[in-house]
Amino acid sequence: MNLAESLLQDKGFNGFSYAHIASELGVKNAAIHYHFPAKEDLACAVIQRYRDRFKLWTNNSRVKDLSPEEKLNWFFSIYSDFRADNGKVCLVGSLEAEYNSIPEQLQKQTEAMHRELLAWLQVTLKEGRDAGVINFNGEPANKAALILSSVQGALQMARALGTKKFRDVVEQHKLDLVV
Amino acid sequence: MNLAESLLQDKGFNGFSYAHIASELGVKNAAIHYHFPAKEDLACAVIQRYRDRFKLWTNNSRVKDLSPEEKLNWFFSIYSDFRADNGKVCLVGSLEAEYNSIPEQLQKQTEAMHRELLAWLQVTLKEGRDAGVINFNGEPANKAALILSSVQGALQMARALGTKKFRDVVEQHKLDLVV
DNA sequence: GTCTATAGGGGGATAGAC
DNA sequence: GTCTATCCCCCTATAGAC
Repeated sequence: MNLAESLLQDKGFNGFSYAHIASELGVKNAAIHYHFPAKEDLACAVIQRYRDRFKLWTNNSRVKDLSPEEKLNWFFSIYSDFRADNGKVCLVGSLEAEYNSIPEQLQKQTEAMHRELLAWLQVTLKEGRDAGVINFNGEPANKAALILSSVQGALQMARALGTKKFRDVVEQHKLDLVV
Repeated sequence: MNLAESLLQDKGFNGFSYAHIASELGVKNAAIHYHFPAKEDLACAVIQRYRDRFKLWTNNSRVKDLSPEEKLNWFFSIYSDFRADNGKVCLVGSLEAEYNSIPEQLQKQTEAMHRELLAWLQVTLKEGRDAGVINFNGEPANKAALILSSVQGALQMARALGTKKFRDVVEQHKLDLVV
């Protein structure tokens, strides 16, 4: 599942195969089919694990007790880490780019994951604005969608234009949120 | 090339085949190989055409003579049209999502296209701020990267979460740019 | 320029031995 | 649980007839 997650972020659902994972693990692909009968099952398990992990993190006191600004910095740092790790993109971006050619259950998992990320970001933005430490116009939900879509796109952009472009986007977001 | 462009936006480079185009045109795939020996040649030609088209549009008096705000609206409307057209995403987003598994020449075309889009947006933002009709902090280049990456991500997001989310992001951008 | 035919490879998935 | 072996499909690409 670690390898599958990594390959999803690197090559996308249609870009990796059981053979990639098998050779890396030193087993045969039939062994993987024993645990995950279909490729869809493997990908769905990866997404479900990611969703559980994000829920755990955000409910965890280590993140939950941070200030709104620190929470945002933590959020951005997740994506910076993706970028630093051989130019990976977020699972959401990878899966939605090929949304029209992935299995139905995987589409549903993708949607659920995306909604959960947005919901957390929206609440965090509202919390920060209510506390007077960050600033933006309009609905927290819309600003959350803007920021998440931008980070998602910026990870892809950085593949063609370099890591600096990704950092520039994050810095611009922080500038835009200044009180 | 029209079909190839459409399929690139719909399924990505690895998600479409000569057979898709051939059956749609009522010919055999060998006929396509006559015009575009390799799949890479076809995709590169599509990108080159798109670059030429964008250059033509932005140098054309119909766009060139618009006000900065109208130029931005025109820019956003391109992506709204993609969204309305069966949930297509932009070529940049599609190709960069699978950047690590596309041919080298196609990577280069993608990078060039992305730089040209960014350059135009950057100049337009600067023009608008200098004229006092739009407002943002920091460098025009960084704001341009933020907006383009966001629209790119928002088209993907809309596939899972619906068209309204895309419109919300565009409206939020306009709100963020208010003087 | 398009056709038929086919080479040659990869990928998803299963059967059955161990 | 993992192995070998294999099936079947789709894909890119080419050869040679028309």
